[in-house]
Amino acid sequence: MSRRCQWYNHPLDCSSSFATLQVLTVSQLNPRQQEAVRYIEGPSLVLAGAGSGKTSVITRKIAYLIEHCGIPARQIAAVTFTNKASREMKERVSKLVSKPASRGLTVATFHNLGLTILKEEHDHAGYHPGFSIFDAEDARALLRDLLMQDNQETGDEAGDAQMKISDWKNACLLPSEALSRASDEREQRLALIYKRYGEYLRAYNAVDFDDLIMLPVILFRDNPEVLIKWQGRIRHLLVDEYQDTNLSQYELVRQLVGHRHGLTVVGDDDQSIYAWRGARPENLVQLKDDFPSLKIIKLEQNYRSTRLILRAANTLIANNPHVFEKALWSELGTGEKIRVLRCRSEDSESERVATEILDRKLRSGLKFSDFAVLYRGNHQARLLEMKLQAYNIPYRISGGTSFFAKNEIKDAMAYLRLLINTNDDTAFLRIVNVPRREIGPRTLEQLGIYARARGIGLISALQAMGAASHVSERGLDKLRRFSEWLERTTQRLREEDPIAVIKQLFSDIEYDEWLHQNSNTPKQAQKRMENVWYLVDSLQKMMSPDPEKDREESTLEDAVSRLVLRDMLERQEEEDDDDKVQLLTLHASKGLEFPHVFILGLEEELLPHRASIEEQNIEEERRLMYVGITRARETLTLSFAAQRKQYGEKYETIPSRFLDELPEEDLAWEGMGDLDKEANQKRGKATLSALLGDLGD
DNA sequence: TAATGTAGAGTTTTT
DNA sequence: CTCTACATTA
Repeated sequence: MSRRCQWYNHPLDCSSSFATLQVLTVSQLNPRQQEAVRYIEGPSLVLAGAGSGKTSVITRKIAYLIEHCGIPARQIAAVTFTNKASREMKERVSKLVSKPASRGLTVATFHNLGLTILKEEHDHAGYHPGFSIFDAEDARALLRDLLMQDNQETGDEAGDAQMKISDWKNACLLPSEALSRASDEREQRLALIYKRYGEYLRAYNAVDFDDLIMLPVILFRDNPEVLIKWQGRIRHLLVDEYQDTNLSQYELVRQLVGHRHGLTVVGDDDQSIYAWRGARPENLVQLKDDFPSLKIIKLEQNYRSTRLILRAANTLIANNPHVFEKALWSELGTGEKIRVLRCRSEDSESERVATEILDRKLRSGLKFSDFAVLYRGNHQARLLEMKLQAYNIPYRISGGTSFFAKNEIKDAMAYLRLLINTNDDTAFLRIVNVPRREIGPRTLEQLGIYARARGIGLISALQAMGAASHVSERGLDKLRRFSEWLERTTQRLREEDPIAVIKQLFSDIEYDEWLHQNSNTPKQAQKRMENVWYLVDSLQKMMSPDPEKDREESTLEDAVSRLVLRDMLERQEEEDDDDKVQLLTLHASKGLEFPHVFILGLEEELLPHRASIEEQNIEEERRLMYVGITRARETLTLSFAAQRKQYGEKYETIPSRFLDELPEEDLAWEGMGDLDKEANQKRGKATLSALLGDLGD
């Protein structure tokens, strides 16, 4: 077994070696890591550079707490941001700690933890059991309706409103507080929308994603005795990727920890690339003030990359201001120089990368899956895709339309939500006419007016509505029929096997036929129906107990809400080890590693991106570049195009300033030799004129 | 209801 | 340029 193996993130590389390590939990770590694992006297912050084994520290600390400190697993909670990270963590813990000993351990995402709290304490928050969770699209649809209601104009602002409301919720501001802090007329208007949005959600017995964090925080604030109960339940809290927490998440952490010491957070300020969606890397610094006894431990030994790659990363990131100084070092070899490919056009850039991958694979006996191509924006993948296809190179693109974005899945989920929560009007509106029930917009409009006047849900409204209303006889009849069928199905759900009832539901509505009518090809229709059955299968799996995976029996309610949070158990993991070149955005690459990495488009306005230059937010772009560089284990290749087509027109580009920030002696430039100086001059001029422009204005 | 036309935009993404 | 969303038309 190679010594390096244990640090690799890929469970595939090392799964077999873990089983025997139980007793060795701490001893195989380096001194810094050991210190991080063993320190339990107070709150600690582990500043873990890229590739320094941070997941190992968390998982081994969990094992240490359980086996060495005798803390029951049920009193330990580890929190991550993504389901993927939490799945991986669970897997790795299970290899360190025996099943009975790890029983009751909580490893969850922030949102899942919030959901657990909210489910148990729903009455303190004014919610009923079985509440729905609105995803971003549901929330936007509701906001669009609200905006159109009083504005009688378009709901164009829905996206803006959603972002603003999300900001407010992330800061734990209630509508009234948002209103009193509103600085201009527009914010006031949005704050009023926020208020009504909240009222509607409550009427629907629904929460949105942000509520899953904010509502527990408010609930704990208002009910100290409930907080004490949860503090008693979680005695040690571990937080992964701490630099990605937003204000409300930090608040939740602070509440749960209270005045006690059981807190371990792991993070890297240099890998904070999500500030644009509310993450506050300042939370790392704040921690020192909030917990004066905070112990700070730095992990600087990198087990992933060659020295030259790390030197490039360190040199680049040194251009950012730092509160915590940190320099990665490595015992792995020096490695090859970092190559910089100068290309004539974006077309030749893709061409070059494709041929290069093919050439290197054949020459060095590598696999396609040893290569990854990273870029700033998704559109950059398109050209590359064509080239890869032309050379018959298999590839995998991250971030295609997700399973849950598919229409058939949204429909199916809406049916499920409606079964659990009749007040979920958004779900009702989505499927009331899917498949066709000849219930038109006019009928629904009238029903909506009736319901709104009385402040009740649409289904309640239609049950209460008499013939005297403005709804046509015909429309009312159709609606009634639908609601009665729904009522019957809900009833049966309580008496029979839920999965059987759900299967029956889809055959009742003849969903298969509907899909065939509304798909382009029979093949596609079949595929879509299979997706629905896959969903039902997942539900079934999630509901049935599995002692292997420490999973207890759960209700349909529970399973559906976890599904909305995309917390599907195992999904398409087998496909991952296919031998394919990986194409991903720099953002999506965080947390991953590859032997050979290409980063495309090192040009001003692209990387750093134009919007970031305008907002003067170069530092986050630099961190993005840093994340990209530190993904590489053995070789790193950067490229840029001298000319790029943008919106149909050709533009001369300027090489990225980040190229200047790398150690010159470690770079090997290739291609278009004489354009070298020209490009540099161009960049010099541009920077100069930008400077002059600033002064001039 | 489906099909065609046209205006407008055009980072990063998870839950 | 290319894709999306919405509106107008048959």
